[in-house]
Amino acid sequence: MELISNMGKNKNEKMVDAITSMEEDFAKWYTDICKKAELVEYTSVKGCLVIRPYGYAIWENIQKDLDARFKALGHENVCMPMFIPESLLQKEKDHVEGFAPEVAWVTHGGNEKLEDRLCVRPTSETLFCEHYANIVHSYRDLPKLYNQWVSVVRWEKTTRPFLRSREFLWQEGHTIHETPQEAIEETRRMLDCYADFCIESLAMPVVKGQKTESDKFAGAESTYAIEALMHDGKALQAGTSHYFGDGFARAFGIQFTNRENKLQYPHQTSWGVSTRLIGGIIMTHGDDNGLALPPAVAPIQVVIVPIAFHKEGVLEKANELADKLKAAGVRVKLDDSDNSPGWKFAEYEMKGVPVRIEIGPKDIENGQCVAVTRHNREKTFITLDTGLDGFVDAVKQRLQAVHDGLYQRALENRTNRTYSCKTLDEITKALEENGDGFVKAMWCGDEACEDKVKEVTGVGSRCIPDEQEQISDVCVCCGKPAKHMVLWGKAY
RNA sequence: CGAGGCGUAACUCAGUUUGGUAGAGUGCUUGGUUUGGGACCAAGAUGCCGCAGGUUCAAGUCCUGUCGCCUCGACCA
Repeated sequence: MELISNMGKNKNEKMVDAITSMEEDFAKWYTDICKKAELVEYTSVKGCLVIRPYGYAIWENIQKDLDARFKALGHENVCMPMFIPESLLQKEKDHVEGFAPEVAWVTHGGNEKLEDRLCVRPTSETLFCEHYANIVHSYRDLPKLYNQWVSVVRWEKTTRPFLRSREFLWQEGHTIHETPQEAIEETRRMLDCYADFCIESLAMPVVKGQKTESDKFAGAESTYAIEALMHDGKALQAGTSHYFGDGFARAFGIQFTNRENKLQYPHQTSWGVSTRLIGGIIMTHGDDNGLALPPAVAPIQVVIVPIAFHKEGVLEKANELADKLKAAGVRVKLDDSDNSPGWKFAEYEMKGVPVRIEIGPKDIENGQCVAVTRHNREKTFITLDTGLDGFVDAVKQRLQAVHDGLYQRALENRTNRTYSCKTLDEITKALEENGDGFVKAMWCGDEACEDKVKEVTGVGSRCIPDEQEQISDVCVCCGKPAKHMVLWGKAY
């Protein structure tokens, strides 16, 4: 690849002015991107946003990709109702305690007050359990590997686009198994599925691990999560997978006749990711020019900008290139609006389009076009003299380069912002000197120490990573023998 | 939910101190000239001054309430 030039960051003031810079105000930078890249629009209900076509297209691509992965693992899609009667929600004690503070209630049907008020689902364990109690009778009915793509409602006090909204889109998988081993395997399998998806499709590095007791899902025996580090050094839980043991089955009276002709409680799991992933993409890959989308989920993978297109068959050539890419399965847009080229460059950078192709009279004369990759704004030529199949290959190569570049940059950020610490003072110092990030430190397993670490240093436990390191032999807090290395961080 | 800040055109904001005809830039529409990093000229359109009460001859401006947004805490996918 021949390198032409690398645009300087401050070459054009207007462009820099378009959004608040990350350094100046990260939170504002984030909401600027959500609005200016036309991902969302606010409505009159707090925490309930319009996901606009460009934002929704990202979600559709996430959905399509994940859904295929789920189905390859044998899952089936279903759809549960959106209402849960209060009596049903209350069957599992921990579960209701965990969710009660943030559920929305339907109290009236028309003008009549409801005897048993209805909760708008904050998650659907109870509905799946009620259903499983009806349809599971024999070990021959197991396992059931169900998933649903729906929205849920949680009445959050503080809301932010994608990261925390009162209604959000997600998928929730709910499976039910004959044995604990099978259910535990399922829990881990889905965590791996999420991690693979984040890395392969979102170019987002994640840490797999287990949540501590205090951070478990309400009603779960154990909770696993993938944790990602955002550009500002804060942690984002990108997905979770729970093992329920037979706790829900006992609470909801789900029993089956096992192979020994005895009644037995089945073992369950649930797992989910949400539109929060879009927030993760923004804060992992975005920069001061706007959004930067991983090619796998970008609604537009390649934008073609014709230059001086009223001249000499420029538009014809641009159309030819677009058709060729389209035929090769690339999501491509040709922008022949009469905005200036500079305007288009800035616009599609704001929208995070991975690759831009420029084609003008000069290029046609030289039998080439210009390609620019979003993550580094590198300009290179692609020759058109050797046929358009070569052009398609060269574009695909650049899409791959964007994916790899985004992943490497995110990984570097995480590496630079991960600190190994042996004492509370070391944690405080590391955060002060280098900014927020992940802290690796040993823990004795005592909840009091977990609380104290957060109180003293500000970072909470994110997870107990699968990949353990022996930072020291003793707990970072109390000095007693350590049980685990914990990943700590400030959470979104 | 606690503390602080802000709501005026599609966007960014001035005007609020000291009540007296609703403003600017950008964007938008139309026509023309342009086009390799947010083009230029001309002519237009756009306002329940967040919402609801109150004080006043008169409220964007003063008072009360309420809703929304942002920041920092507590809680959370």
